[in-house]
Amino acid sequence: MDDKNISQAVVSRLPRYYRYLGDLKDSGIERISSQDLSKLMKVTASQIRQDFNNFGGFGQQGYGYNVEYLHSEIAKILGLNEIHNLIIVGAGNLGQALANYMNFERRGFIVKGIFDKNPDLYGKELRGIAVQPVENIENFVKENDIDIAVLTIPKDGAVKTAEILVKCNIKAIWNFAHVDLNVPESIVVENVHLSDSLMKLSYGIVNQ
Amino acid sequence: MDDKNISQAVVSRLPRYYRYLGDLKDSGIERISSQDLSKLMKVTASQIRQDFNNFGGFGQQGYGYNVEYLHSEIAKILGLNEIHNLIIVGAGNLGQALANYMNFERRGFIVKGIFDKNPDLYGKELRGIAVQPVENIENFVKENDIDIAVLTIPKDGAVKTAEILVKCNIKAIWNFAHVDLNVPESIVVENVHLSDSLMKLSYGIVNQ
DNA sequence: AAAGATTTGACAATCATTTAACAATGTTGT
DNA sequence: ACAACATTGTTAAATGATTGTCAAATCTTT
Repeated sequence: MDDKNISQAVVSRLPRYYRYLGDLKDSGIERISSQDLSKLMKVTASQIRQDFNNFGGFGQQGYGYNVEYLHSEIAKILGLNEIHNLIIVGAGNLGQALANYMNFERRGFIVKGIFDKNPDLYGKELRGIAVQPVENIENFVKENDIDIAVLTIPKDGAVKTAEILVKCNIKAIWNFAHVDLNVPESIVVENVHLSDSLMKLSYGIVNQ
Repeated sequence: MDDKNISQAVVSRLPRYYRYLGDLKDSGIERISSQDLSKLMKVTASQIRQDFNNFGGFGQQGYGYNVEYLHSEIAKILGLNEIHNLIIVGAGNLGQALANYMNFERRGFIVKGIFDKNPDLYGKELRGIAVQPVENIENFVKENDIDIAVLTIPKDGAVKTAEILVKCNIKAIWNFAHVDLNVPESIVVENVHLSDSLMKLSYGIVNQ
């Protein structure tokens, strides 16, 4: 894409803008100023304008931003206009929950394969997709144009699986294991450390 | 607790320190210097020392940090030495997955109740706990010393449930719904917006 | 068509976080 | 017990992020 050095702070805010703009669009609102959006989202208007300007000017002086246009531009920035094929590695509780988490497919994230090391699960169908042995991952990824691997397995397995995924040129890993994966920089890793999140919550309780 | 103005950036790093120190402890390592830890964790030694010093000095010049002591001190800071009772609101895929996510209980987060609005689920047991109607939440929270509510329901329900939880003086909400909850500042809210996380991943793919 | 109101984009100023540097302090080996 | 070494805690400098300000552009009203 176009951008040079967009900070992680800015990128982290984009999905939230996207969500609010989607809601505004759904309620039939055509335009919004940074000031009105700032009241709604409880951030400064300055930050909103600054953020959007990282990607070029989407607004118009005296008018504000066109909700639908801005929404679709952010979608493009986030790559939501493209289809991404993914596999889920780990058909346990969390893997199953994510497989059934339908919204992903509506947004272009297509579950193509599900893998587990437990033979009892082989053949079991989740959303019409049969669970396969983890040994199949390498070939499957190579042959099915898979961009993303979702890791919902314990940490030892996650580290080993990540090594295999690197070999088959996966583009990104969505990592739910409680471990930091050590992969080349060219591979995108997004961690969802649920226990870290719960600890932060706990910190908040203890420290008012 | 003791602290004045610990920044959110510092707090976010504590669980990761806790995880690494736990691993070191498990492998029988007694002491570690900020420099060695910095190599392991791929952050600067300076940041490590700075972070720990927010909570008082846990190290010793010429020696480094005692792994077990530091681990337990961070546990205290994070409130992991206390028991927290919680309820899960929403017994769908994600709620069930979290209920079965046993590690929480090992760390003092005890699932006391599970609620859903779907009558088909009433009485169904997850980890020995029967699903109850959401109408019971208010009384249950008041009578069972519940600190934390885990919201794994769609956004409309989450907003309404949050209002009820505020009324019964819940301390914290772990929010998995794709919506920002509007609650008094005194209530801790930790959001896990999975779709936001996936969008960030998508951004990473598209923008190398 | 002109005047006044609105609102962006850009830049400057402020605030926060991270990194570097080093004196002070304790450790280790002899 | 001493000297050489290691490593923290702390302060200062550098970097990064957020907020405030205002000229320029556009819209809206009369």
